[in-house]
Amino acid sequence: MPQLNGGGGDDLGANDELISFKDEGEQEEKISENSSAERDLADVKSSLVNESETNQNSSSDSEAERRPPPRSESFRDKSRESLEEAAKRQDGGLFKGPPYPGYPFIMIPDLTSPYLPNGSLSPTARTLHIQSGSTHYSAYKTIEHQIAIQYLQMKWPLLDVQAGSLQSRQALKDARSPSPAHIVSNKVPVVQHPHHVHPLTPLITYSNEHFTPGNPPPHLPADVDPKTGIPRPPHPPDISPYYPLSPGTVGQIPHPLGWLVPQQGQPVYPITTGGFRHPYPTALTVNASMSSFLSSRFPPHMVPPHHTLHTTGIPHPAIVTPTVKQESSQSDVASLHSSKHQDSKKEEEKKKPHIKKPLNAFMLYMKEMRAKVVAECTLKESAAINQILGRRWHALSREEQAKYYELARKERQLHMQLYPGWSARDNYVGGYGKKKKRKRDKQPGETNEHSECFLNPCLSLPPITDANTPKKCRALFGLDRQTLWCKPCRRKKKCVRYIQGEGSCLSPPSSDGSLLDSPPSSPNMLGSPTRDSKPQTEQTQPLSLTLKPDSLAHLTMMPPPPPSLLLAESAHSKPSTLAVSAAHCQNGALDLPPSTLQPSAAPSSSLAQPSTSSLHSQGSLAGTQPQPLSLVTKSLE
DNA sequence: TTCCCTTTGAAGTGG
DNA sequence: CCACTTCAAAGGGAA
Repeated sequence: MPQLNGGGGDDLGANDELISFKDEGEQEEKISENSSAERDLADVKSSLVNESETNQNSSSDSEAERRPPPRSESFRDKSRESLEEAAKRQDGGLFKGPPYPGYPFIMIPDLTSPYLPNGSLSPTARTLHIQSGSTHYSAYKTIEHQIAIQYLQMKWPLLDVQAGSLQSRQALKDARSPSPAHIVSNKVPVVQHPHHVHPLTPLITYSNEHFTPGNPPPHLPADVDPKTGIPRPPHPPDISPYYPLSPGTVGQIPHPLGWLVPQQGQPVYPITTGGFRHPYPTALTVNASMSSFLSSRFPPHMVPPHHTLHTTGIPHPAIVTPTVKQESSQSDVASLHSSKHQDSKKEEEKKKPHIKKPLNAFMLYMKEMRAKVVAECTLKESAAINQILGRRWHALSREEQAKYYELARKERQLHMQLYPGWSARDNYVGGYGKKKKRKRDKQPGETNEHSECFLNPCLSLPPITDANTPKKCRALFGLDRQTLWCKPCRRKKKCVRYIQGEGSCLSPPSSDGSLLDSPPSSPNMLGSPTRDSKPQTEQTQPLSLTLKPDSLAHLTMMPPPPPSLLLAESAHSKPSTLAVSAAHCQNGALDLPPSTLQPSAAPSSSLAQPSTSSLHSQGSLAGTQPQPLSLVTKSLE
């Protein structure tokens, strides 16, 4: 079984990341900046890698088995320093201010709402976080915590880890697990409630969409702060989302990425007790934190009996019963009974839980940002949302993306360790006859990845267009113009137009002027708006920039879009799907790359401006300069 | 009920 | 090695 290669931990995804960044870099206009940025990124990564490797190396089996004593200060400090540096680089010094008092672990800048739905973080929510954070943080004690801090800091520069760590040490001395209920079987005091949201979840976006500040989910009743009456998050920020707990804390900790957070009262990834073909590697030689994490996240069937994940109610997200999202609609047990007449193969298949692929960087990003986009626009259709997200993704700075790449890398790493024998092939039905999903009829050129046929304020990102990637009718005309679609498209079949003309779809659009054959210069275009102005400052807190409140400020500072971006189509405005949605989009500038936003400006504006007011302002703003922003076009050569 | 759509990225498959 | 395919999430919509 794939073993954790001690030093190879970092190579998980390293390549792809590099490649990815390289690709991004190709879009950059300034090579020097690229190299610089890449260097920075490399530094960040290397520091992470070092951290990771160090963790793995340093955490011997023995150490992992017994609750690992706090790592040596030297290492911790050293690592932290590097991480801090990296964090500084990432945040551009935006959050150099003193940490929030009383909230040692997480600093939630006022403008960080990107992590919250609607981009707003109510004072209440903030309070909640802080309280929860401090409360739980007191329990922070083990090496995992240190690692967590380091990692979190790296991942989320917004987190004031440093201050937190310092305070945490103090806190550790005088504070322990807040309540017996929070204490888990292990030596490590784990403060968490199975149904609570990880305090970090608001920051770690994945669950943000389900986290409603000020409005604690109904399903989170139990753990309430006696003083405030505010429900406590399930588990302390101290626990690294990635390297959570000790072996005894099985299933107690919500996934850092929101994995384990029961969202909307329902576990995202229901688990099953079905057998998993890969027994839990009890002797898995992973670093302490990782081993802890493993046990904490491991599904019941993969951990010792007494560790019942169900007791906690927190399943591992990656494990899904056939019931969920699988063809099989029955639980493992049920499936066993029902499938008696089926061949052993199928039985076996059903028997084992479906372990999902780890999310890649973009998926993580999507999870985080989807709610926001949905909130910003009235769009509900995921396809449209995803298009927006795709653009936003491209508009992200490398630093921003790096965070997600790193998260994804960690995800893969964890996934690999959790499911040593798992392979993407397990879920892959393409080549082996098992047809789970119909093979997509997509043709090579059909992947209109960066298609830009929409004029959507929400899509006001620089076009990542590819003239050579024609779009299907759906993409070209949008849902509201289905009459223009070819029949197959209307039936959600293969686009005839596209097939016939190999991009023939282009013609119709052009007729209405919506078509933009953009110069493949997209890379430049992409880079220019976002990165031209200021590679560094702009990217400081991109996520926060997309907040509605900031949109105005953001817009005002937005440099004029490159001519190429300017669209002719706006005039015609044949609303495509997205375009239509754009109409509903409250904030046309939402998708603007954070590039131009001044770090200092963001926080104040975001806080000061009620989200509601933003609507009007946005509307007026839209009148002022919405078009260029919203337009993604291709210039006809 | 199931699949499609749509995005990017990771990983598997097959030539 | 390269091209292609599948699958991750998401949820509305269509078949």
